[in-house]
Amino acid sequence: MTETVSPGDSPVDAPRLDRQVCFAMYAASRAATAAYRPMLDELGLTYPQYLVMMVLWEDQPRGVRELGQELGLDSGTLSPLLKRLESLGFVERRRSAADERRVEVFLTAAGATLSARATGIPQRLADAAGLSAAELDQLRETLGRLTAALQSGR
Amino acid sequence: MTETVSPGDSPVDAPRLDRQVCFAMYAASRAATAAYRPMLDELGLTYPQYLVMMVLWEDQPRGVRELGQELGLDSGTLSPLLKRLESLGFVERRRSAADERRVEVFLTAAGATLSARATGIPQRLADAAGLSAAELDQLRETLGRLTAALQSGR
DNA sequence: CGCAGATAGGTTGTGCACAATTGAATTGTG
DNA sequence: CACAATTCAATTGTGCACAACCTATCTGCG
Repeated sequence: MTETVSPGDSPVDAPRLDRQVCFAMYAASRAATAAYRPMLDELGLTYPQYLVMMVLWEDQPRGVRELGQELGLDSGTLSPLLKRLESLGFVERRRSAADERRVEVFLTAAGATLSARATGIPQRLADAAGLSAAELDQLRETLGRLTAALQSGR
Repeated sequence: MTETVSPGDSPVDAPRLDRQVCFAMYAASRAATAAYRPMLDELGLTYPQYLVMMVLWEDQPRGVRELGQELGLDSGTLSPLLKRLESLGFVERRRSAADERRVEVFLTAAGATLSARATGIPQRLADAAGLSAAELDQLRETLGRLTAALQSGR
């Protein structure tokens, strides 16, 4: 008895990779992260760490839960990530005195300074994207609706 | 000396999360994977495993390197993933006799059968996406150009 | 007050991603 | 033929994601 299937046969109705929006998003997202990498390396950050720093640059301190809501990440991802950011010297975590369950994440001076060095990154990436500003805008808007629709169905 | 920065200050030029296409892709990609999860759970596959199976459903056997080119993944990701697919009984890996460096990945009968059960998945996801077919088409096309542009600049 | 349920954050375990390295097999070139 | 360069897959190490579970703290209600 042959274990495997004879080569070359392609089931007619099998899902095809090249038609799938989801694979396009998966591939594009990884390509974008890869394009960020050399720039973020200079700052000593990974892409998810950069996202957390962006949230903090906008307003701080923030609780772990708040960060998670902004980014769609849970404590299982954020707790170790924040520890790494702390050991890098970019943030400090402190238990809230008012609510001992909360951990507030503060920027250090080094973490705040980093925002200046990050200023040009989005523009450099937009340039590498090869799309017009209008296309990027529309892409962002469409992806936002898509994300919302996918999340609502749960 | 205070370690942290006084709360509330927001550097003017810091990159802002809500304007970034890259975050929109990152979030949408994770949302799509999450939307797939309950359907793929029924098949016993993760999303990357499903991608590999789709490539094999189209044509098999395939070398590890070919799979990697289709999906943009390297052997560091694929080798353990393929071992898991093998221990699940969906594929079989064999050293090529003609070129002992190559490992060819074959579908087993169970792996081939799985494609029938996966038939409806893309449509179910498209329905959950809340976008028109035209919008999904355009999104896929735009993401394809974006991925190509980001990869070319390396 | 007392305590059930909710909430916040952390831990564990699995499975990607990806850089860097390794080792075996093959190819190209003299 | 010899052998350096290349190709292929696997391995190692780091860092996400995310489910499942855990503990401590807080809140509301009787």
